[in-house]
Amino acid sequence: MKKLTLKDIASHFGVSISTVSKALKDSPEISEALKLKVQAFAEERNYRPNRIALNLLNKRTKAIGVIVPNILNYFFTQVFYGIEKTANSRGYSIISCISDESYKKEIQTVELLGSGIVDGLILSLSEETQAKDSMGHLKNLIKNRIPMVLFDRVTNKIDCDKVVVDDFEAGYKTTKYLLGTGCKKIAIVSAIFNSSVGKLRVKGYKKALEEAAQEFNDQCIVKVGKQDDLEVLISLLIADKEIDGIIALDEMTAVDTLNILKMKGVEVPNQISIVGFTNGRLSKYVTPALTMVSQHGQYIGELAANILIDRIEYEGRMPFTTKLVKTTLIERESTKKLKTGYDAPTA
Amino acid sequence: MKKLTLKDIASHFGVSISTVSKALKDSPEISEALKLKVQAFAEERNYRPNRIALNLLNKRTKAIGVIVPNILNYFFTQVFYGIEKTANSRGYSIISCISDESYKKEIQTVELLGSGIVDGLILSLSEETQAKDSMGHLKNLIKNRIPMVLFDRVTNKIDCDKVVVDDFEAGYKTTKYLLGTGCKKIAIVSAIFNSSVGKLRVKGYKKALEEAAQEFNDQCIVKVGKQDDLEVLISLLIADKEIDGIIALDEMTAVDTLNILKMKGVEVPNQISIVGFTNGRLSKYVTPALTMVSQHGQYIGELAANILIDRIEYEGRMPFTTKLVKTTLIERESTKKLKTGYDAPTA
DNA sequence: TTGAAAGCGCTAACAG
DNA sequence: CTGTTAGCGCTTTCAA
Repeated sequence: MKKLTLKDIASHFGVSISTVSKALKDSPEISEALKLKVQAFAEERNYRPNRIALNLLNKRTKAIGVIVPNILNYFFTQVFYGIEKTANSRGYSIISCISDESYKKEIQTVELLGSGIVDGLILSLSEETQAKDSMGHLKNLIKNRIPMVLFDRVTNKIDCDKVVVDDFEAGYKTTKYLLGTGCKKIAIVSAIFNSSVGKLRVKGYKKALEEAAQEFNDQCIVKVGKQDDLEVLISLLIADKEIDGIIALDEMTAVDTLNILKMKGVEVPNQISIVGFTNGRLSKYVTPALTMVSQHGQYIGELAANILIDRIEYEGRMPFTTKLVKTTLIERESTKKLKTGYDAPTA
Repeated sequence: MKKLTLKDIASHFGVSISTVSKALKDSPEISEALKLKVQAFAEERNYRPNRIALNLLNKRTKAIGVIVPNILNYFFTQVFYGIEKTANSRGYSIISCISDESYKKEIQTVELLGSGIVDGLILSLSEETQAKDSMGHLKNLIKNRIPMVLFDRVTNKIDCDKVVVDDFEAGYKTTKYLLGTGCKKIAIVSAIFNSSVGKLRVKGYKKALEEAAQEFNDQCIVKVGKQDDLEVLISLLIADKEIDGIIALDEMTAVDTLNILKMKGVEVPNQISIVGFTNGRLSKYVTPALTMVSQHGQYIGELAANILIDRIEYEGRMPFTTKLVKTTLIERESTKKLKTGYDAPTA
């Protein structure tokens, strides 16, 4: 039984296709008798209007495209979940693609989604795209008037709505917090040094040091490449016995760092404190449980989806907005207690 | 600048639509001069053929729909990743939906995806759907000849391709393994007792007990509902001092059980051993690291995608297959060493 | 109360 | 070499 069309139903009853269309819509133009027959038949044969045809007709698809660099990263999984949830509740479906942190794949994907199959697009730049800093593919999208929301990893080369984590403030706040617990020399371990996000956090860190009249030391920024052995890098880092605080810019790195320190007999948090970014599923369960910075991934997804759909549905030219989502520090056992005289971070 | 169509280009050059179409395809029918002009213009104005129109014309979308019950579950994230990867490499994009373990949402989603926007469908049943055991929505899909692959949580009410974990064997193997390490009384803690998957694992467990001439005891199957307090249930369970092995049917439950036991001063694995299902990101990092059953999520995703696309592209009626994917036991520190005389499980 | 025709954007067969 | 036509499945005037 091939997929049923209006044509099939029409010829089955010997009426015209527009009559069937109206009958199925319960139009008052059509006689009750015919309507009943047609509807019953459609029901029985499980007729569904072809959405592609409707999309072509209406010039909208009620779908939004989502491109994330890496779905195995829990932050992106959370954002994705948030997007799916709110899009769905507003009647939109999601076409999802993974750029795999690759510039080339991001371009392909953007081209694909830009060719009419979605009404709008939510994306976070791949690492490679940010490193290359070339945004031609997104410019094309803008040219073609396809609404777009950038989140987390954004660029100022593109003028569109954005939802970003306040990473500068997060870096600042986290550093101040560690200082407040008595840390004297704080290092950063980053596996995302190329991304806008990583850079902002380091900036915030520097500002906090400055305010504390501490000198910034380049040795304290550990850049972890894909090929690098974290253990070696950490060994090198803690050869400097003054290091007593580490900020890890993603959850995996935080957990790995913790384990390496434990293996080396370093006491956490007594000798070295650790704070990690992205409050995922791991950090709560390791021992000691890690103090983490939560970026509220699901909320970011919801926000991005709402902004996008608003823009899709409200044709008027509202100015582009950039929403700054504050992070929250979740204190657990990998950091010491705050000394008095420091303002606790607020949610 | 609105989205450019062939019509726009045609009227710009005062030629016909089909001429432009051919020119853009570099057809030998068209003069070099015109081709060059048209192509240059299209390039400059960033012309992209409307995919929706092509979809309507070709009656295929080169997209496949994926419905997972819960993307925050790492197993499904992995499967999803596998699907996306191989679909993409074969030129397909993914439309993804989350059923959120809800029967109603699953129906909606299936209806949506069944209305022509995808060439085929990959899905895993929601918990509620399995509990209700009503598959009308899938039957409709089959009626409409939409290719479908069911994975992990499947039903025998529907005749289609399937990819399932060999959960019976996994339950059997895991139980035998625990027995082999010297456990005498093994319990199961399940938060998925309604699902086909959970039931099969319990079946395998029973068979292993039988072979070891052990009596099955209903008290040893702990069913954890959404509202239940795991701590209470575990307390009740280990009130039976003979319990010395626990199989947890998902990763969260495994980790939680471990923590509860630790809190209660129970030594793992000396007093009680734990094996968990789904080798995700947590189990490796808790202390002691958990011995887990890996279901090879990414591989399952790849397999499902390949089967589906084969079926989409190869119209011939090949018989439906059910692929059984074996699990692998990953031994870590939450179980004791195997005694000799037991055949170690193989990958 | 029903039907014919146009059109969404595109391709392909067929004419000129 | 270029244009006309028909059609993918549907909705929506407008005409009968």
